[in-house]
Amino acid sequence: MNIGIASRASGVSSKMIRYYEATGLIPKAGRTGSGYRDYTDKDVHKLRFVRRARDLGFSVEQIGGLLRLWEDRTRASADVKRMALTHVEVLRERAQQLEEMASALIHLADHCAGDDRPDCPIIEELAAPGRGHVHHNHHHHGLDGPKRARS
Amino acid sequence: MNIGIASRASGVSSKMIRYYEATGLIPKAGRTGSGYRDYTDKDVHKLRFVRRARDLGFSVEQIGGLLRLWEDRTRASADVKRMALTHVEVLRERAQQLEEMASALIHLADHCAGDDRPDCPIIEELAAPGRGHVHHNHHHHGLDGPKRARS
DNA sequence: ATAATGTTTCCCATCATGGGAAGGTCAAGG
DNA sequence: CCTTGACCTTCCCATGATGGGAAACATTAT
Repeated sequence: MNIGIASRASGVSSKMIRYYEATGLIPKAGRTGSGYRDYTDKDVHKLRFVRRARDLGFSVEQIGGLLRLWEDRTRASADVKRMALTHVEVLRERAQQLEEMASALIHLADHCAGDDRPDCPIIEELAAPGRGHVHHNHHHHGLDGPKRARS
Repeated sequence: MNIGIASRASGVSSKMIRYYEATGLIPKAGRTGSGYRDYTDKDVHKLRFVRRARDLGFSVEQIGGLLRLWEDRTRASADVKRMALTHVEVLRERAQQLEEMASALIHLADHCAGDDRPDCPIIEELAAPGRGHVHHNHHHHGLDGPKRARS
């Protein structure tokens, strides 16, 4: 089966299939006499596995771990569960950071008239926090270091 | 004021200050006779503005817009508010996507014994969705195209 | 004078993904 | 048999925000 068919069957773009192969996530595909990559149903199955894990927010590196677990028939289900739950925590943390940003912005926007006058507490707060018109009881949650959250 | 001082005063790394200058987000800094960048308190003020907007999850490109709004004394506060609220929606969408991934994973993990036996519904579901031991009432929310959500 | 610290520019790496070029292959239809 | 079009190959480049590090120069402190 050519890469295009495997791509459509798995939902992984041809580009990404080649990338996964190049980075060692999946083994090198077989080749036809003329050099085309040749995929089996089993390969497609694995690609779909990768695809779904990506949809669940796992990094390619993590998926490498998941594939190893998948193929290791002797691993304990606890190993998989631990990995899943650790990832859940990371996802929830990132979601919460985004929510906090959204709340902070909503809070600012609540105090902005949103009319055609120029006075805007949102901008004022960005320019000089704590000196503007916005009452804020919320505290800043540790985004202060040079290393900052990826939005 | 040298770049290091401006960096510590604004919370923006020297690297990023140069990057913001190179990409045109902030104007080119003045230079001393020997070629060192030279910053004023006003420059630091602007850098802090950028820093806080980044903390609120705005992209550098969006911050360009915010800076223009900041410096335009005639703009309507509605313009700022609209931008803020649009961004809030994007943030909330991303947060929700992460939450959905987390829920899906939790759902799988709930059905995994997490002991030393190898049977694991999490892996099984990744390998062959809908054919495993997991009852799922949840539906898939349109992450099916080749273009996928950034985790 | 020398050592230490700061700054400059330049190149490279990240992570997952896509775009596009230049060239080879294959199948269908003339 | 030959053309056409769809497909495949590899290679390079770009994204966005950030950091690492080298080589060279400047400033400051000992």
